[in-house]
Amino acid sequence: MPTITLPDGKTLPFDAPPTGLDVAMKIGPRLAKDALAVKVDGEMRDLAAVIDRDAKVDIITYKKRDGSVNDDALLLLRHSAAHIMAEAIQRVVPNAQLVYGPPLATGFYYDIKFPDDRPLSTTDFANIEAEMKRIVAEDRKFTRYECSPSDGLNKLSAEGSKYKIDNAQRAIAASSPSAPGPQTSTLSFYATGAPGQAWEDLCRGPHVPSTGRVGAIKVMSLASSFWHGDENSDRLTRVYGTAFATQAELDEFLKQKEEASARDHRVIGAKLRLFHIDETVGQGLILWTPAGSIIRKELQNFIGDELRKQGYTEVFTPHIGRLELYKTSGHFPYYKDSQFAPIIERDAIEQLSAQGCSCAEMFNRVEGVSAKLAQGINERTGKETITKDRVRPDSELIAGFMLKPMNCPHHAKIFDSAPHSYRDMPVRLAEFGTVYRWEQSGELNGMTRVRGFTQDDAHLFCTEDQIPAEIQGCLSLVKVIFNVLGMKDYRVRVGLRDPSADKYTGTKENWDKAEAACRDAAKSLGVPFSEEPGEAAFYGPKIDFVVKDVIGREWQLGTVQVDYNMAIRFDLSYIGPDNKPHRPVVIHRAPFGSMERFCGVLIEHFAGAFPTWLSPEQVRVLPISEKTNDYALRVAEALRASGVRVTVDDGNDRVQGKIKAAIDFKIPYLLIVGPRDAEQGQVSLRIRGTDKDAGAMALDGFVNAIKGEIAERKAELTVKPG
RNA sequence: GCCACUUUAGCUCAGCGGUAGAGCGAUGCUUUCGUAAAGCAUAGGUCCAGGGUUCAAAUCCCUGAAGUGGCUCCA
Repeated sequence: MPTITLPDGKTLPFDAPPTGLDVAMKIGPRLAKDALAVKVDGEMRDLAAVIDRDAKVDIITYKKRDGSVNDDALLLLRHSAAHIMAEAIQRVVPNAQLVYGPPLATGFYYDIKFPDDRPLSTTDFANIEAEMKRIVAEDRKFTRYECSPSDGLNKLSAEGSKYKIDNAQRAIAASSPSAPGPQTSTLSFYATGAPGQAWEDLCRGPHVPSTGRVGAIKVMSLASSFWHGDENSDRLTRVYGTAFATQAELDEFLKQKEEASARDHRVIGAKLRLFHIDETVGQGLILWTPAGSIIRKELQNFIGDELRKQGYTEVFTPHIGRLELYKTSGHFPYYKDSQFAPIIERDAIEQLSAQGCSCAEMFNRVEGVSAKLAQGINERTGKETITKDRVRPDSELIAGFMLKPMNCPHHAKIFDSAPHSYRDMPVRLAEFGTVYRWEQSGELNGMTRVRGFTQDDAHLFCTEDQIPAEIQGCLSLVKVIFNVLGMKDYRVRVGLRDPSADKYTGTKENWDKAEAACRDAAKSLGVPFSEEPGEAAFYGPKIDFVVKDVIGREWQLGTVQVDYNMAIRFDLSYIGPDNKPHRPVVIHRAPFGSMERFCGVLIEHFAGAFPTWLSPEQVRVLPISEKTNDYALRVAEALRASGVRVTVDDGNDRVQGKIKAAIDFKIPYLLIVGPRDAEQGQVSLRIRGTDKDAGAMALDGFVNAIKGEIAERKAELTVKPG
């Protein structure tokens, strides 16, 4: 008879195989009442499941002993909530077909195929929620029953449920003798109530004991999804919801969500007038307003200072380049879907249209690659990188330009414009280079996903021996930047080759060396990092910095990539000590990623309350009344003379009103000046984040203190009286 | 690109077939004030664009644009 071992090592003997509930009962009635499920040898099972062997058993309750919510229990509860929602939806829309409904960290969803003439709309939410409440109030038991694969499939076929049949077939295939993992010879269904009489769903489980255990449940939003994530497959409606054991937790979750959205860079950006996106200018194109431009310029100065320390040289290149350039680099036409359309010379278009050239033909002649170029590339790489139908005689090709999707081709040409000796390697070319990419319209998001953006880009042309040191240099730069800005919630991802794919260029030896260099460099950072095979660029391994924002989304910012391919494509060389030409290796790196995305993430990081050195308005002087306006202007003049960004609020509001306005604008320092201050040549200080007068200090003292804080780019507000 | 929703004053939003509204902001006047909103007044609108239904459309219908949440994508 089974012996049950509890987490504390205690054992319980049973005369007959017990259910999870029996085990809980034996420990105590209170636990039995709270129990939601059991973990049998680490595997989640229903509370009603029979344990027919010796096992380690852990009773799962909603709250752990320390009072915190058990994540396993929350997922379980949400999975059950998904069933409740699905039943409610099928009651509201009878012909809705269920597909797949898993729990998530923030809730759950159910993918559902609605009849074409009856899509779900947000106006249905109230009805669905009313149904869900009813199901919860009825406190019906989740009842599991199993049947053989053939019976199960017959049953699903009878119901005409195409998607569930697919799920069942996948479950059967996954448990076939040849498949890995535990074998199951049956299909399981869960009824909310008595099988055959109540609503039911094909489901592996487990579930909470009854619907009443799901205390608070809410339909959140609608989205579309594709069956199996394949965009050519059926289009489904994904209904999102969330659930908690209590209404109070749900309310707290909704409140947090609201607070996070108040921190959204689009909201703060509009309120503080940091940037503007104008429909007439175009989607995904950022207009930097004066205030936002100050932040960007300060960041650029900051990184510029660091680059000078590291021996970079700055370059400037134009926003477009000839198609020929991008055919050489390989950007065009292979990535044309993520680029703006080529800019064709007017003469060429007119000439072609006069000849009656069709659009298709025109595209062909724009995208084609000259026979000469194709031959050259094949010769060097030994690989066929250009398909035959692209290769056309020069006379048929149409010349044109393209908005640059990357800065590297221009930088390669700068490197190539002068001879290089091994003595002047590495050559480090840096540029705040603006690039343009055609992002799908549904992907655009404020400043974080745009169609035109400025990378803090640089390309390091180095010898192979120099790679490790150069990668180290890049990483220390990223680290300096993140430290100064106090960004601590980030992770490092080392993207390596997928060992089974052969899409990569370069030799195995070079890849091994480059990957080792990336790995060693990442180790030296002292930050947790993950190695992700298959995440490398096709030309080399990379190190990415992924920062988490307040809403929990992750953004890839900085990146360092090792590239063996570009020097070959552009036939770059330097003269080595042996007086022979050698191939340089190129390191691409952008520690901010893009100024747009970085500023967007920074706005959320600081919730608009920037450190003084970044604040568009660093100080505002608030005269108590008109009587001290003149003194206020003199104070501002003294600050301005020291390079401090300062304004005077000389309106006829009371000082309370002026303070309110300044706090809303998140200005670091407020100087309140009245007759008392004017007489003694002092200012009364109010510091952002504190809710009272910080006291008075001499004007000179304030000027010197804030000058120091700005020059050192301090993350905190450090100026105080005394 | 796909699905759902949204678009009304500078901002946040109400109005949902019958004369275009509020709060904040802006401007002006009064007040001359010591640490999170003084009082009064004034200005401000192609109700996203185009078409349709109707005696009458911000409101109902169609098409398009832009935004939001997801899906797919991101060299």
